[in-house]
Amino acid sequence: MARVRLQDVARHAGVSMKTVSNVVHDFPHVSPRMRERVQAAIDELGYRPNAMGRGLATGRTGLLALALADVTIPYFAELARMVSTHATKRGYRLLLEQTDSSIEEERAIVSASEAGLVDGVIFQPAAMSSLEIAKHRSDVPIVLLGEGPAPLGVDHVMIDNVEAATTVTSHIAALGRTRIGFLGHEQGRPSQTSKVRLMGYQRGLELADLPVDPSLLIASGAISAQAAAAALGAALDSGLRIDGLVCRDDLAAIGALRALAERGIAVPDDVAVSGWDDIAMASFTHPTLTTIAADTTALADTALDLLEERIDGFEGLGRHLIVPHRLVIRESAPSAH
Amino acid sequence: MARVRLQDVARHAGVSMKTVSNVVHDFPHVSPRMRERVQAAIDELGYRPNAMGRGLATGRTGLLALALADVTIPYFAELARMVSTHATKRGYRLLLEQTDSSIEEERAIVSASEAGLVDGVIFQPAAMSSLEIAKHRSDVPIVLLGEGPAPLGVDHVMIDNVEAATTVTSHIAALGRTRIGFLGHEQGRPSQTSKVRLMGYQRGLELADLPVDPSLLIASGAISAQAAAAALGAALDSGLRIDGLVCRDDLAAIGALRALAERGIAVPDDVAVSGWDDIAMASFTHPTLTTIAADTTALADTALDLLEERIDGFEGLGRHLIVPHRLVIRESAPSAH
DNA sequence: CTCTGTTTTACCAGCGCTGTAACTTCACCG
DNA sequence: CGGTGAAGTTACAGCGCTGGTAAAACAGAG
Repeated sequence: MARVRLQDVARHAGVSMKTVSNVVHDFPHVSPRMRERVQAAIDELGYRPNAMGRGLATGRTGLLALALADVTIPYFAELARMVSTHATKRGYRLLLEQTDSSIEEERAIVSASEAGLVDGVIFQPAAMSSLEIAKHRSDVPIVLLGEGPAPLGVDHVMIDNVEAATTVTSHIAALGRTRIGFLGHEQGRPSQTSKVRLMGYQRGLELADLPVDPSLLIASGAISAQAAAAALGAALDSGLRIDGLVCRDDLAAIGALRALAERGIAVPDDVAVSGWDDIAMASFTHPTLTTIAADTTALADTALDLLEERIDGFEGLGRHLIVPHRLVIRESAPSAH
Repeated sequence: MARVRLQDVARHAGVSMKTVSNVVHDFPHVSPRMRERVQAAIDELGYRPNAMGRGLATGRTGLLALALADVTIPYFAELARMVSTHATKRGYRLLLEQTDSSIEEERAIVSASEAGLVDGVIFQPAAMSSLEIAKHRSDVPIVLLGEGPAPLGVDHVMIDNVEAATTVTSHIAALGRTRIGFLGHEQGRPSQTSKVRLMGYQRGLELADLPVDPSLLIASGAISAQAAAAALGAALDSGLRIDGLVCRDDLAAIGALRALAERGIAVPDDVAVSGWDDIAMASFTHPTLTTIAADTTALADTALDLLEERIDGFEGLGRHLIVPHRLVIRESAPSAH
């Protein structure tokens, strides 16, 4: 089955290439009769426009890259789904790039070694500082997702992490808990995400007149239930006493539930636990998870809005947008009364 | 920052475009002095090769499409991660296409309306019959994943689902369970995946001299823990009695654990439960899940092997390959003695 | 039946890159 | 010291498509 070119269709229909192109793109000023004739030729020959050719000619590919750490992290999977769905709706297709939070991979994303492949990039950085992002960035339109303070020149969409963390910490404090831990930030240099959530946690404690005790901060080796369970387990076994626990994310919370259950500690009676992200599984843990839910639909949609404007030539300063979030109250940290 | 073209670099270095191209691609027969001079020009101008131009000229894009139902289904996320990682290792980048198991979307995948964008497609069909796939297929190299009998002309990689289902069913039967249910196949027309797993389930029952009782088959409205929990819950509430449960996938199993726990039914003492896929969460349910683990590394790698051969021009009949799987025994259905 | 104004179609020049083939240069050998 | 082949470099013709613009066709008015 030989490749059919626009040329072939044009010859077969006895018209010019441009006319065929016009028919393919539903351009105006094509008489119905002509359209019909050309369409017949297209169908007969099984013509499929070649994306590369079009891409070269128009300077656009209809491709967007989504760069994130790891799709198997449920929140990122849900984000990918959202972005993919919305991108498709807007006529774009999605290239998936996983960085594994490695700084080299992230640099590669930002300073795209190949031009012209994607029209734009949506990037959730984990390792790179905003300063470095600003420095390395190429001329491909880019929108940043996540919690870090984005560089001034770059668009950025996020939820208000500090406020959300404050809310959830206050919620647990309202249950009368006084020794509220934080679980799941990275060992060593915490990511920006962890930092802002820790800030909100601290603020929540202060609002409740609770002391901020560094010994209640439990770092985790990785973003996984396993690592979080191990970290919390070790802390508990070496004497940590808590009655509330704010987790960096739902995976950490799930790990926490496991570690607590294994030690016969009741949730929420002995320890109230909260997660973050409201992944699908959060409704199916035992007990179910109280968590922060970002409006990922708004997140994806907003990011695409900004990106499309950039693609369409907008050159202004970076826009920094906040999308809504809400506290989802479930069994692991129920309402106060 | 104006776009820098190969032409510009060539002029700047005082050489021909082709020489620059040779340097960019590390072609032999370029003198070190020349290489150095050209490289200097490249760095100085900040040249980035244009993927579209190259694509048009070579007929390749270095892009692969991965088409699956939904990345938020953990197994698919893990598959996507594997395929992405291995594809990257081979110099390809991955386009993510979600079909939501819709037959229209799947048709669109198979009969690619645009040519030249991707060099090949890895496709896990959920709705299309193999016959239809064979009929619709375009001339883009394609490799099928999953359980259905693939069309003869198309490459296909899978695990032996029937055997795996037999194994897990036998495992539960070996615990002395006699009323072993199956949970999680689609209502109405079951997918090919469900069909083959049901076949193995049935065969496992027969091997254990257990009757095959259609009332033990519990269909689910969707592939989610939620739907599975609802389905099993309803069945239990209307009198279903089981002491073993083979689930179509880990999500269904997780839903089952929830439904059983809510009714005070102990796992594995009252009901032994098995999942399928060994998603990360399977180690963190309560109790942890006995499950079937496909060798996804082998799956991804094999699929890419086949696809690359097709891309490189292989035209033979479809190869149908089996990759290993194993039974992972955890708390929800422990070993027999 | 001619002229003007509008709709419809055709032509041309690239978009940025690479493959082929031809050309130049150079080292080496008889 | 010319001849020979290998190494290094260049010129050129597209890959398939679209945008701008020129040309043709057509309709309506005089």
